[in-house]
Amino acid sequence: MYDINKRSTSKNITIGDIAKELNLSKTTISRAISGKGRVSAETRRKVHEYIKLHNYRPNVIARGLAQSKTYNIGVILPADANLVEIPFFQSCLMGVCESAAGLDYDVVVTTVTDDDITLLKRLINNQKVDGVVLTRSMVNDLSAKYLKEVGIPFVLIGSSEDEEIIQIDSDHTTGCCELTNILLKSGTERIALLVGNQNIVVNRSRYEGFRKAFQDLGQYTDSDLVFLDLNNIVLIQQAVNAILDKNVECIICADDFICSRVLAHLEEKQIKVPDMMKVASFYNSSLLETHNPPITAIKINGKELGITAGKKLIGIISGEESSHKSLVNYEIVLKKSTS
Amino acid sequence: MYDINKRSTSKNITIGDIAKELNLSKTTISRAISGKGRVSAETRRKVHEYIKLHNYRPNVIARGLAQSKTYNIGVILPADANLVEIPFFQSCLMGVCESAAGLDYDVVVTTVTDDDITLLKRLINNQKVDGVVLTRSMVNDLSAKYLKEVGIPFVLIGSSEDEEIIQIDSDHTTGCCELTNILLKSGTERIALLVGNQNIVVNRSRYEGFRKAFQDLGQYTDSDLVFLDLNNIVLIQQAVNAILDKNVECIICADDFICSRVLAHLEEKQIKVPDMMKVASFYNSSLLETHNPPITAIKINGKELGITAGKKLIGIISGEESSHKSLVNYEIVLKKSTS
DNA sequence: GTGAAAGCGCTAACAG
DNA sequence: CTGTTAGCGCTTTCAC
Repeated sequence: MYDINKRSTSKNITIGDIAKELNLSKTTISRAISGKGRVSAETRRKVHEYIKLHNYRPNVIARGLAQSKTYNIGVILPADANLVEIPFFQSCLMGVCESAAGLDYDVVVTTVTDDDITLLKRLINNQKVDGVVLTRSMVNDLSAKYLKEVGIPFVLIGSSEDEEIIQIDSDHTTGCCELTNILLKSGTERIALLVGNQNIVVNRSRYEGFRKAFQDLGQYTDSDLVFLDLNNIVLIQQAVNAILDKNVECIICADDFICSRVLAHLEEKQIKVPDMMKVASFYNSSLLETHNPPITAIKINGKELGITAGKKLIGIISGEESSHKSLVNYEIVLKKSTS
Repeated sequence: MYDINKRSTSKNITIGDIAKELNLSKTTISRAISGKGRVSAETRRKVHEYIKLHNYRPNVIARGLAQSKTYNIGVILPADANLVEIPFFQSCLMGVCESAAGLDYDVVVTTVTDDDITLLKRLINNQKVDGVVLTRSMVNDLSAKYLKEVGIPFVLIGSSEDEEIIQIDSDHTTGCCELTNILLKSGTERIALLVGNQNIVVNRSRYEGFRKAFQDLGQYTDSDLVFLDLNNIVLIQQAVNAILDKNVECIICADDFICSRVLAHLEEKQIKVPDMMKVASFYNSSLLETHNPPITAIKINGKELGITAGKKLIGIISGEESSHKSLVNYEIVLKKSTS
């Protein structure tokens, strides 16, 4: 006998409905579902059967309100024009989504710039997330500072000197050191380095790795061959031009964006890679895969970083302890551009 | 006189707290905040003053529960490997984020593949969003079908034959037609077309535009010069090889991914662009901006599409009527690769 | 104009 | 093992 009067218009079924149908209390249903507390095997079976049959899905919002949780985590992407082009952040995002979905969390995204974190504040103020993944580390990071202040759990994909911050990163310094080292040992001596914004921590790390490679061999870096803060195309081109006068054998670019511009400029100047100039990059994205010849680069696994970050953050939210730093492997891929 | 005992640990202030402080009822506070219902100007002033002073932020979750709304919208990204590389989806996402934030909504992202929409179902079942933006249209689209079934508001960035679906798109057919037309009229007669997966609606539209350009001039497309379903690099290379035997003057690629592979392959074969072969693409992303010579392409504004989609969707959620199709302008950018 | 009370759907003491 | 009773913070009738 059906109760025709009730919600033929499929209003969502609730825990209360189940309780009524099964002649139990809401509490018992809740317990049977969550697994917390003792419920007889028989009751549990009945409840689960009913749930499956009627395709019941608990209302996450209501659960959230009762527990002061949202079961959402935020992913903060840099909104800077340049960076939208770099697929790295998209990979991170995909990674976080993947681990979050597995743990029954959802991912809310928003953007910040290096000097405007309004949207992050909005997200936090609206209490839409239980924690946050930062995908870029600035030397003086407003986002991290803010999140520490308000005391929201967060993890950083990247590195920071602040040991209180949970960090997930690949070891860019060592990576760059290794790559530079390989080049030096293979007889390439005059190597130039082109790096972007020095307010971005990872750019500093790369520079550091570069220097370290020389140090390890008891040499010094020629400061004439290091170009920092290359924030736009013009600066990159100027750097390349400067390099061409200096008998340089190889250009190392600190990211794919710089590298692609360098390659375009070299081609314009009819400088053949690798015959007249070797080129390597500190990333490895589709931007360069296309290229002919293929470009030697350090392969950073954005997705894996995202997965790890997501897992860690949700762990922390759930009250687990966490080491302050996790490393994700990188890979040095030697290609024709440096051979 | 402070109530020391209470929440020195800054538990979030609620509407009830304000009511108590101001000797009013929760109802009145609620009304003063939402603007719904009558409240004396004086009361409203006092409430707003208090809010500003104590930096009160309403709990969106609680409001949501009371209104059966989440103030979240979902953005569904394709998880296919190939496509992660295409910045288009990232731009869309950024666009949606921008318009959503402006309307006090947040954006939850998740992914689907063409034959697996589990994660979309999860998102809907968990009642985490009030509506959804689809960023890609398949010929037989599981996501759209599912969303129609469950009756959740959604919009599609892309096109569909189903007129019940709200669509936001650029007119790819006309765009491709125009581009092809320009080439034909400039004396380039033997043009080849390389297109990807024909289950993706936009690829069909492009193909159609290509054909239409010939028709408009009373010509036919040479079916020997049309290559469909180029889903991997090997197929693309085979297509290019086939083309090289056929006295072709220009290759049009239906997207930047295909185009970048074509360029790489041509370079390998020492075929100079544009001297020995002209090349054009139906997109314009960073993948090609780098290239030398610069590549003629149709510029699709992913961000604008995202912004429009977000606005539309939130409009619909708020009960507004909506036209079933909105167009966002594209732009044909002629560069050296076809000159 | 303002307020009391019920309720959104679920969880969490506290009893038995 | 199960039920009762309060909430979570806000909106929404329905009165006054």
